[in-house]
Amino acid sequence: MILKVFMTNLEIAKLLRNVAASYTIKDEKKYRFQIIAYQNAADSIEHSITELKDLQRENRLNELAGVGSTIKEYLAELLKEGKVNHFSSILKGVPESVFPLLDIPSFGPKKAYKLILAFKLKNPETVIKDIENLSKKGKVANIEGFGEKSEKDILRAITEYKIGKNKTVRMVLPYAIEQAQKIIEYMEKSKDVIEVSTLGSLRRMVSTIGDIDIAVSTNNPKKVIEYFISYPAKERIVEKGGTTASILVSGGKQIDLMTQPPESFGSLLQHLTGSKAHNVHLREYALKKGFSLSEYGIKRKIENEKWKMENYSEEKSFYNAIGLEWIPPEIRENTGEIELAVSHKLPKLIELKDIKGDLHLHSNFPIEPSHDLGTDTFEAMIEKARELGYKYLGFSEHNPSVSKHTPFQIYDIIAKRNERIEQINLSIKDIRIINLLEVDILANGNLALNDKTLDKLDAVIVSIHSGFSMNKELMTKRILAGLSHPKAKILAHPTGRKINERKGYDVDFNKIFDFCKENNKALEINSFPSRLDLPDTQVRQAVDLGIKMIINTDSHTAWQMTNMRYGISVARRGWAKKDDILNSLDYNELIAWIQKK
DNA sequence: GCCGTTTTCGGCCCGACTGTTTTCAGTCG
Repeated sequence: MILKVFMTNLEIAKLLRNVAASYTIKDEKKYRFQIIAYQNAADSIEHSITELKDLQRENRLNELAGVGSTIKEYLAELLKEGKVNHFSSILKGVPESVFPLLDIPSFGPKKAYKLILAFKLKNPETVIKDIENLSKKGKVANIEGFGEKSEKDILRAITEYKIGKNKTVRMVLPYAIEQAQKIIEYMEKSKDVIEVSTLGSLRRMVSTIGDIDIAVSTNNPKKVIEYFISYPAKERIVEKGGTTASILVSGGKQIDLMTQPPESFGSLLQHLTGSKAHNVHLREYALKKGFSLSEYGIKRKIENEKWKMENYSEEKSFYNAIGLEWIPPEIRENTGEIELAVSHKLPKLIELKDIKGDLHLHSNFPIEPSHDLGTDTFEAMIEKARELGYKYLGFSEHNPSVSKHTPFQIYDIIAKRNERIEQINLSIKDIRIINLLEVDILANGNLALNDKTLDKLDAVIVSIHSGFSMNKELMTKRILAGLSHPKAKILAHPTGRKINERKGYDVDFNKIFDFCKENNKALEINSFPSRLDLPDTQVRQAVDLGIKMIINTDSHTAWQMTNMRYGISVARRGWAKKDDILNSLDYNELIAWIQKK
């Protein structure tokens, strides 16, 4: 039997990029649109949260946005046969040694091919090393189209690539926000800076960030750029022009700065916030209406093939000028928002101020838990809740360790905790405490506590904390079994992913969604920076299916309760409205939901 | 190769910056 090794999404995306690169090398003009199509397909597959082989098996390849029928057929062939004849014929004639170079920033197909050809480099295994050596010997500078400077740039690019400086470990959102805040505060100290904003994926609040993009409103871009490139944490200047500049800061992260005068600041924000797909779609739509969009403003087609430019200081008036309502940055991903903005039917997304409580909190109550205990008292967390303007809280420490206690001991601990919570509810009026617990779903699908103990609680949050590698069918059964307990109302961090650490467990979410919908169960949007789970794309599915969600912080200390805003951004990216989110309800409404069978 | 609010055919976003050039090619977002 032949063991079939399936390609991962990243490998497939790389293959498609190689196809695009081959087209570029062979005849960029002739294949211009094929190149775009293959690059779009590669992007789409890279961003897919499901492995292609799973999509294929489940007959869901059509869910890949931006991949058309032709490439989809090739992908099906690839997954079935392990190769695609059409791809092979495109790749034929382009030396394999070109492709490794494309992973190095500043190397594109043309440059790589030129060097390969000039030095007759055939070996893809050694090509990077070969070019490095040739650059060191000064041979590259002699090639037509290259010079001493570009030779130096090549050497540096290879060096940085080799030490993994630009290895794309993306920043988790809160880390990126922290970095951005520092540079924003620095920029605001310049008297030439009128206004500063984030741009790009950071402004869209994507859960992981590559580069930090910053917009500055100024009448003196030259001075602002000089000021920017003297940022104390700067390691080196990547580029510097009349209106934009880029620097690398410690940790190898790149910060890009774009400037416009205040009268065009809205245009700048608009031009550089959307995802590539959003931008392309919007600009194409506008073009058909006779508008050309850029960071300078809107060019309007007037008579005799002439254009008239209008600036926009506000982003809202920019959108309005082409007949759209303003689109919140979080949903500028080209997933239907442009069409709805045209018809002025965008949903009103949930906001931080809509949140009235947080139901996933770990205090330091000595519950002798199976997992980590919180570090702050009930009182400290209540005080924090007051600060945040909340009306209720749910304490939900992990259940007492099952292996270290008898069921009777566990009952006893819970009884003591109940007393404390009852006392608190008697002593304070402004905030109501809901008596919850985060209970493990054991490998067999049972909850970690018996019914007698569970009866002492208002409800429980259930979650997986062991046996992550279970197969899909078993894991799905396990979760549904746990959720089916009448006291189980919320599934915490439903996919179990940890950003940059581990993928989620293998679960059939269609079944989870159906079950929640039919049985009045809620899915958590966990705001913890490394979780952000449910992920935004699945929030969108849940919203479309009418499943209720709750945004919790999973705080283990009081200050972490401010992480709520990250959960909000995930919910907004998933198009969640106030009535999709349970902790926007008043206390009585929420209790009614909890008690509803 | 993709795609549909004037289209199933005929279009396809917009600009910055660098280095090697004297007007542009290549890369990037």
